[in-house]
Amino acid sequence: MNYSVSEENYLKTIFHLQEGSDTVSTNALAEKLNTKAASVTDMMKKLSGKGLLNYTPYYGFSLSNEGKKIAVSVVRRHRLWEYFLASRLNFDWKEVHSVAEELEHVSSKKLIDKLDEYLGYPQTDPHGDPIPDSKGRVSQTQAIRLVDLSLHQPAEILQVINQSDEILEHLKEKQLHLGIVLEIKKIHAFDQSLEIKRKNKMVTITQELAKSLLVKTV
Amino acid sequence: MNYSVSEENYLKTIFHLQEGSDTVSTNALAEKLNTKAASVTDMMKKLSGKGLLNYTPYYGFSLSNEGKKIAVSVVRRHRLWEYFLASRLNFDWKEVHSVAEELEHVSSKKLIDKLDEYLGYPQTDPHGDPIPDSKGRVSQTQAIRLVDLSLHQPAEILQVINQSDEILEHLKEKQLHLGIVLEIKKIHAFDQSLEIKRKNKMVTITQELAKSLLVKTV
DNA sequence: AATAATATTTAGGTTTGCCTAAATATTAAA
DNA sequence: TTTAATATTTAGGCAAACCTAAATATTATT
Repeated sequence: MNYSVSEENYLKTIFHLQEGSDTVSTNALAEKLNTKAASVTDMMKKLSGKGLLNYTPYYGFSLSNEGKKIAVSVVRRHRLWEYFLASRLNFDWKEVHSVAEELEHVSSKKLIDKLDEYLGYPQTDPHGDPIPDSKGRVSQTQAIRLVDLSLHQPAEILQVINQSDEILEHLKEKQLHLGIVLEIKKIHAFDQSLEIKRKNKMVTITQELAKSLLVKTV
Repeated sequence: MNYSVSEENYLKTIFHLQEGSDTVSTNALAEKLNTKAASVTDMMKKLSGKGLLNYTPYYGFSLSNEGKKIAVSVVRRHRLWEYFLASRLNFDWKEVHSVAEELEHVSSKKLIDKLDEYLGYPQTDPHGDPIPDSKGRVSQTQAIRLVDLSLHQPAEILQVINQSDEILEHLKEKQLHLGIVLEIKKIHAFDQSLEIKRKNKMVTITQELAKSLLVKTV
């Protein structure tokens, strides 16, 4: 019923890697967790022994229903703490993640549910990622990638994916935060970079960045 | 610069046991930590190797200055989280401790200082224990034990020592919480039990309980 | 002061989670 | 399809933090 910090981190990471690509490879997981492939294999045996994983040697793995439940609860804790840090303690966008990485392993369910209530049941964390509710339900955003947005269609930034310190710093510099409304004015044929208009100011962003921003038309 | 959960718990517990009795014994520590004497010896070697303890085999140990600094910072985190849980999340008196035991090991200094600010720099936790400030200074209460209070002298409950689920539950039943003003009306010669008046209601408490309550005359 | 009782430490073992190096599977290239 | 490259697993070890049982110190008792 209670899992170690390591186990929780493995489950959470598999959960994130699983989105899209259905099955997760040993090396991909090792890289995300800053560990070695052999260590991953060890843990995979342990977790599948506990029934948290579907695992066949040499063919990636995926979470079982039980495993997914645990992963979602870790994600819930992480995002609620991020929300708390940003909204109550005035933490900067890019600082919340690392502190929440620690807080997420405090396992009291009561703590998290009361925190949720205290915060007013927020829907998304400071990066726009949805916060699972206490039953483990995750609301799916109907957002599209900025790169897929039509020309001249105004849209609001909802979420940042592939978050890293670098991308968050970059967005801060370009003054692109959640809630900002923008539209694509031009896509340069040469390198696919995009000319974006926001509040009558033009900004240029790379194709890569446009793939990491999720927007909703307004 | 960074210490494990175990190390922090050892340092914190030595700090608590040290108050009063200057030096701490292996067995006393083992009992408090729910572990075995041999495990304590192992850890003592490790901590004194790191310069956090004064330790001579077979003669107890005490914290070095550096060790005390770490212990105090753990105590600070613990009590701030307790305050947060009680004041913001409406946790019950006796529930805060165990959750704070986990939260106290989240090590970000920035987190704790911002939490302190957010809470308005509280002076004491929900049990009346003083919260060390960010420089590690601990304000000493000028409280006395209820058992040492003079007859008919009104006093306010400031602090509960030797906290345990049992004592907190007991206090709740007797409706004795922090801030309550009371006075001793009689001490029974037979068993030293005390007749206490609070808000014109009489309560009987044992000598033992009266040793665990700190009060300040009003 | 000698012996018994108690406290502490040492010796040797376990589990968790990690590692490197070697072996084996799978996939890609010639 | 045979070989080369890559991915994964196995084997054997290590450190942290715990354990039991045995050895050694200290303290208390007669």
